[in-house]
Amino acid sequence: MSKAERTRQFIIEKAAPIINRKGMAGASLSDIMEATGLAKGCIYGNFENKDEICLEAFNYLSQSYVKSMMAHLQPFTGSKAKLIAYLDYTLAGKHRDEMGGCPVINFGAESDDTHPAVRERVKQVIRSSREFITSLLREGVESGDYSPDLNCETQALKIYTLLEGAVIISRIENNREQLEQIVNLIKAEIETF
Amino acid sequence: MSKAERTRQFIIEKAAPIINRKGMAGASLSDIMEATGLAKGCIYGNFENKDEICLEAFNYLSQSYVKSMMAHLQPFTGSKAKLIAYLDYTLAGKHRDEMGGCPVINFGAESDDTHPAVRERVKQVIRSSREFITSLLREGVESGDYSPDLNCETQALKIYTLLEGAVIISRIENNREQLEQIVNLIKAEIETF
DNA sequence: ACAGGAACAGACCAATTGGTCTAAAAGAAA
DNA sequence: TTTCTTTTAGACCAATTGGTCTGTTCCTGT
Repeated sequence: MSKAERTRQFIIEKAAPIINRKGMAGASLSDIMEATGLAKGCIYGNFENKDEICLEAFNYLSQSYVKSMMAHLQPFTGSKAKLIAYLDYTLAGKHRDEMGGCPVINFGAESDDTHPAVRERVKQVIRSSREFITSLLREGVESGDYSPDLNCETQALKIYTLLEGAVIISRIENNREQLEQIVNLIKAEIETF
Repeated sequence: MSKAERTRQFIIEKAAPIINRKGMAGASLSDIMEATGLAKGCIYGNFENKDEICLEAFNYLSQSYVKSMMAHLQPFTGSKAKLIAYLDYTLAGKHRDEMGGCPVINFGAESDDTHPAVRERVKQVIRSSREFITSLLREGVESGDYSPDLNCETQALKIYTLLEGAVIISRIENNREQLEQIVNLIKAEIETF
């Protein structure tokens, strides 16, 4: 890893939570300079423009989320246990709290009319999240945990939708209760699969 | 309605869709001047500052949404028919499309860390939406449409969460299909109530 | 019709924005 | 250690930002 690569990564990691919190338009270069302690010339030596930093910030946030989620899921065996662990990790929201909220929601809501490249990446992240849940359900069907009639894609969409919806509501209400209730509902529903 | 009041309202109505699309930080005063055709002095003669315009824009968006929703629901009789009509109106998303997306999501995602007054209003709108669905369910229980055991608050939260979640996903994916699927799931679930 | 007040236009302002450029500093290769 | 390239600092830039202020225009009540 060259010096430049390390600096680039450093900037992304420092900038990401700020951009996630303040938004792409709301976070200024001064904010990023302050957070990194670097001068403007250095930042522009490593990025084309602010938009590129925003895009990379979203990539970093989503990738690091997946990484920490996978690390959390790793000890659990069996697709059903993994799915429950997935729900519990979402409920705990440690990564989210550290990073200033769910990046899919924050970047998704802002990018849809203004930043097509970011929007495209958000889309991909939603897709792969849904696919991951789908694959967990499918495994569960194979292993006999769930009925063979289970419509895995549809139920995965439902679970993901409930989680995203509950995450926004809980964040705006500044109250974990709603997310807790929804996670409990999902858990109960899984038992009927 | 005085001249000033009319102008104030005019500014709000023209600015709201822009702020909803570009975000509070992303929409500039020049944008608002262009959309209204008014000069800066006029705008600042009617508002304290940009933040006030943003707050009023959210109020306008949410109130006009409620109004058009109620107008749509009016012809239907019976709480169950009204609930289905509520879902269908959400699915159609006419108001949302005209205004540049769901204001609860757009303003909610942006305000949570930066605009406490807006956030508070978004919170209230979420509350009253949930309460409205709850009351429809409760009416349905009274009239015998649903089982007396139905947990109206919880199911209302679930329905609202699914709708908000599906609205974001469909908007980012730029595809009505996900929202359609979710609305169908909700409709099917109502039948089991 | 007119007087007085409300509403508006737009010049003006300081501060900040994203972005460039050059010279100095730091790293890497020899 | 010296050379040469890469990386960084920060002065600089034009454009734009949110916001103020004054003079003009437009209403409205008499």
